[in-house]
Amino acid sequence: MSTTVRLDRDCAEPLWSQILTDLRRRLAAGEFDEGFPPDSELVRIYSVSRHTVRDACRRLQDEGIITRARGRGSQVRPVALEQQVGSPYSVFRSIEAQGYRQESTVLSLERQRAGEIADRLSVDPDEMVVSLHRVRFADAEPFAVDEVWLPEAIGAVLFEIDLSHTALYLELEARLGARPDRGTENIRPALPSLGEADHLGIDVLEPVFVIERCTEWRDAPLEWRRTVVRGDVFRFSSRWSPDHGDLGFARR
Amino acid sequence: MSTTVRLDRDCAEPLWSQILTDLRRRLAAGEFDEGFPPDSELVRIYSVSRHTVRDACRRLQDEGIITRARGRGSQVRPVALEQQVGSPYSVFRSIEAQGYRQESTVLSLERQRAGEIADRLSVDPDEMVVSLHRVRFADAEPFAVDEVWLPEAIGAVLFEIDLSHTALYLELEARLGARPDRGTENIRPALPSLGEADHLGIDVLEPVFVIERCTEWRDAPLEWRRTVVRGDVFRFSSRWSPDHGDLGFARR
DNA sequence: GATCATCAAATGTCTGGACATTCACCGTAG
DNA sequence: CTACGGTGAATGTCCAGACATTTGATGATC
Repeated sequence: MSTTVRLDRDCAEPLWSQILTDLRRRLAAGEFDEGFPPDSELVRIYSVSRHTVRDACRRLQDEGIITRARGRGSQVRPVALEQQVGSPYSVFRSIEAQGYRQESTVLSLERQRAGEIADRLSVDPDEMVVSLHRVRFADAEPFAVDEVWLPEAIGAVLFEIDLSHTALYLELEARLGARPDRGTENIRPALPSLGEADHLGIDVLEPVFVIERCTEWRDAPLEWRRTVVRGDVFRFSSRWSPDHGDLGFARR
Repeated sequence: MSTTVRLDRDCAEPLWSQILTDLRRRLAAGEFDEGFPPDSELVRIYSVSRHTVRDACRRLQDEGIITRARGRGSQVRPVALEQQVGSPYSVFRSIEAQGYRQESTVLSLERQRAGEIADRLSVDPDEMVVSLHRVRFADAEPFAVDEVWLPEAIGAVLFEIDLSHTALYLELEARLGARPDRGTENIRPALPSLGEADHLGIDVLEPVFVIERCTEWRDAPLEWRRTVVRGDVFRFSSRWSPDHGDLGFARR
C-alpha cells in the first residue's frame, strides 16, 4: 500500500493543510481509485494523530469529494473527482453528462492580432493569437455559440485537428500537455446579438446565458472563452441532499 | 451572563448537535447581540468539552453566521440573512459572503389558496398556503425580488416576526425545528416583468436571473421560492484552482 | 443455498491536555 | 498625547485516549 509521507513540521502551514494538499494530489492522480484509505492508514502514512487526519478528510467530505460513513469507511465520489480537475461545473461537461451528443460547426478559425482581448490572455494587443468561433449542437440542435481565444503558441495546434467532434481540452493536453489548472467563470443573463440569435435560431428578445471563462496553465493564460447558451432550452440547475449534490446546466 | 443548559446525554442526537440547535435559537432570539460567548463560556454553559463546543461553532462558522479568529473570539456577523444550508451555493449567501448588508422590504404577506403553485408544495389548489413577496436590498440597493410560498402550518409563524432583517430559515428552525434537508434550484435568464423591473429599478429589456428553488424538510415540501436577481449588477461566478474553489453570485 | 450470529474494521463522538498564534487592552515611557 | 511593550484572553492546532455506532465479512446452522 502507500508508503509514508514526511510533512514539514516547522513551517506555518498546519499539518492538516499539508495532508489535504497531498490527498488532493493523490486523488487527481487516481491513486485512490481502488479505494480511499481508512483513518488508521492515513495516521500511519502521515505520522500524525487521527484528529489531524480527520481535520483534513473533513474538508474533502465537506467539498463532496469523498463520503465518510461509520462502518463503511471513506469513499471517493466519482463525480466529485472531476470537480477537482477543473471547474465545479462546466456547461459542456454538464450537457455531455446528460447524454446529449455534442457537435460543433466551425464558423471561423484564425490567427489574428489580440486587439481587444489582449488583456484576457495577458498579451500585447499587437500580438498574434488564435481565435475559434463555433456553433455548438446538442443532439443536432444549436444550444450555444462560442468564441475561444488562445495564445498562438497553444492555439496553433487547432489548425491540425478536426474541431467538429473533438474535445478541445483533450487535444491540447494530448499534444501539448496543456491542462487547465485554475480558472474563473462568470455567467450573466443577456440578450443575444443579431448574429447570435440567428445561429441559435432564437428571437433577439430571448434571454441567454453569457458565460465568460478564463483558464490558466502553469500560471499563464491558457484560453479565454465566451459562450452564449440558450436560456430557452437550458437552465442552470442544482440538486442537493445530505448525502448527495450535483450542479450544472440541464435541459429545461 | 448566560445560565447553564442541560443537554440530553441519553438520546441519539450528538451533543454538538443539541448545542448547535440551542445556539441557533439564541442567535434568532438576539441573545448574542452584545457578543457571542467564547469557547470557555460555552464549555461552562453546556458542561461539555471544548472540542464539542468547537464542533458546534464550526458549523455556524461554515455557514457564515459567526466568524472566529485567534485573539478576537467569535463574533456574530452583522446580518445573517437567509442562511440556507445544504446547497453548494445560494444567491443570498453568496451576496452576504461578500459583505453586503442585506435587508428586505415586504411587499405582501398573505394566507391564500395555493392555486397555481399547489404542485410545488404538494398541496391541493384549494388548500391555504402562506405567500411572502419581498424586495431584497444589498447595501440599500435593490438586487432581487422574491416570492416565497410555504405550507400554512409552516408559514403561519411568518406573521409573528419582523421579516425585514430576520433570517427566515433561522426563525423556522428556532420556532418549528424546520430545516431544509434537500432541495433543488434552477436558474435561467429572463426579461423582468413590468412590476419586477419597477421594483428593481431596471429597464424591462434588462435581462435578469430567475431562480426557482424548492426545499424539503423530512420528505415534505418546506418552501417554494422564485427569486429574480438583477443581471446588470450581479453575475454568477466561479473560481477554481487545485487547492481552492468557490462558486456563487457576485457583484459584476 | 439461505439465514442468522459474531466479530473485526471503520467512522463518529467525546473527553482531557498542551502549546502556538493572534488580538486587544492596559500601563509606562518619551 | 502617542508609541511601544507586556499580559491576558481567545481561537487554532495537535496529541492521546476511550467508547459508541454502523457496516460488511465470515462462519455456523438449518
